[in-house]
Amino acid sequence: MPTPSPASYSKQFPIRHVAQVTGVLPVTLRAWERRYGLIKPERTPKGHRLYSEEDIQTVHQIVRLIDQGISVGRVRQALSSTDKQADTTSDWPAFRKQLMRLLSELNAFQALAVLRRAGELYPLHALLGELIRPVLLQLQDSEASGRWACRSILMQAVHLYMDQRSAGLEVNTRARPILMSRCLASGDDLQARVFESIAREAGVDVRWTGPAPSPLAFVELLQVSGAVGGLLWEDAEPVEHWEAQLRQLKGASPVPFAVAGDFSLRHATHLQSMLVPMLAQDALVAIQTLRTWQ
Amino acid sequence: MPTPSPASYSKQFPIRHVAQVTGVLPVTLRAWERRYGLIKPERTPKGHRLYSEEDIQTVHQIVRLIDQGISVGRVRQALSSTDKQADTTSDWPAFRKQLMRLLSELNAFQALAVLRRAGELYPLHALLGELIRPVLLQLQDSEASGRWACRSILMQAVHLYMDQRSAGLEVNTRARPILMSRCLASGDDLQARVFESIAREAGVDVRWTGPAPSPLAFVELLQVSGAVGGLLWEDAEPVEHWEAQLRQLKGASPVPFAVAGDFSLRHATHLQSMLVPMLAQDALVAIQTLRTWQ
DNA sequence: TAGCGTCTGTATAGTAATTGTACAACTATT
DNA sequence: AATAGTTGTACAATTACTATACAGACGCTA
Repeated sequence: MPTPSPASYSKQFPIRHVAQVTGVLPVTLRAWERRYGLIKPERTPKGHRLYSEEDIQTVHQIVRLIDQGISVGRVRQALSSTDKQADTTSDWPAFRKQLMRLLSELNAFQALAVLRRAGELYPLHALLGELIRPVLLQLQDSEASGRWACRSILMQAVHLYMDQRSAGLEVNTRARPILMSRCLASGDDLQARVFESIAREAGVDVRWTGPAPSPLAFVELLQVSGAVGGLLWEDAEPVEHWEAQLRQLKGASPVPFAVAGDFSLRHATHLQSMLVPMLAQDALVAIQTLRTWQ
Repeated sequence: MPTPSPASYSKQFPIRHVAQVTGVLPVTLRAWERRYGLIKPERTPKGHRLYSEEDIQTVHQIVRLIDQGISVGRVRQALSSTDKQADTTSDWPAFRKQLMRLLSELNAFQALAVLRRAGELYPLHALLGELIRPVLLQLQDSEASGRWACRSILMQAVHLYMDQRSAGLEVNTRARPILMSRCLASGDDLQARVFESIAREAGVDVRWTGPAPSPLAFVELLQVSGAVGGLLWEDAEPVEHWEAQLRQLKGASPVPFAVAGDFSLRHATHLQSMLVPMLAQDALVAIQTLRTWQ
């Protein structure tokens, strides 16, 4: 049964807001309510709908189930089965705290459970922005002796979660995927892999190739594999000569390519002056660009 | 026998989704049902088919049998005896060849399927010795331009497979696990992670912490986390001063520890003369040693 | 080797269910 | 007054259903 946090009583939202947040049009929200009775928001005295935060989470769940291939009419049953597990906390600060604790205990499996719980309620890009990235930052600031291990455990858990999510996905093995890699030696693949998952769930066939030994090696791979595009995701600080390498890549790439990740955000102006294409910070917007390549 | 998650019983999918996932056209699915009665999905009140996740698994099996040359009409018997009967492609050379091909196509998901098929027939340590390690070696020798990507895809697939295997496992969150790490900067975690899985399946609570910044950091973590033992798994070539580092570790470790991996095999005599404990090459024997720590 | 039946995937046709959205008419909110 | 929300009906695009038909592949016989 729902155990609303105090905040969820105080905050109620009109249908417009729910539509904005979830991407489901108001018409459709009303239709779902009328036809399937999935969400029954409160009403103002005059009959206007007032959605609670829980209602919004439910809508997110519904969207996710539909993405998994379940038809709206059948969502009800699927929804009731996930309800049982929703007995624990459900807001981001609580998730973050819980996750941090489990990481410090080096408990990858329980950490995975937290990710899964959060992932049932919110979309993947929210998970990245509200849970994974903040906890990563918190770990960077932390002075605890084992924070390298915590970070590693988090990465394990995230990979586990991504893999399990994409396992239930409709796999249309397109012949010509978009390849994604990174060239800087330091840094990790975590955010890149999450982006890969988001893209796959959005129907864009992005494949992570692992770290490339050099930009040139990546270009070679683009040619050999017949990909429709290349994406360099860099989070680390750049090394020397990175401009020259990128210029080389820009000249040699047989297909459209772009740069993304924290690195590209930090050096946005510089990259732009080099006329190197960059992806937007927002995952969903970035995916729109990738879609044009396919 | 791994059972599906509780939620899966209530998830029901329309025929379109099944077609997408399995690659079998809806027409054909209906024909199979009508002619051979292989799968009998539920129906909505209005007659639309509702496939369970088990049904989808069955379709996958059928596709596999057809790929192996069994005609649809004969699939029925083959399905019932699928557990006892060995696969037609059940020899290691065939697995290796198939895996290499899929890796060169950067197809992590199909590569995962090969691992799963091999894993149904043979124990995990055989997979490591007969499939994963040989293919890794083959990739090292290969001169193909994209072999770094193949290697990375293989690692993805192996991790995916390990994760799925351990997902079906009983999670006994022992309070005092054995921590496993590596300190050499180069090298990868693949074999270490496979060993971790083998150990977990054997009931020993080994946890991979990710690469440690230094042996000392690992010792610190051993103390803080209250582990019962430490294991350094190194596959890469050693760097300078590694003897000094190991000696330091040996002096500072509050709990039993040992070294394992290709590195330890190459430098066995040297390590023995330093009185640094080493794990046997054979995974099952090594696990016997770990068991005494707990 | 030609001929014949069978197996099996797909094509077609006509009907029905599902589901997102559009519109009209009215009411609330700002 | 302008914007946004409500209900109910309606429409169009998918998607799915049944049933029949057909073509290529395969094996068997003469």
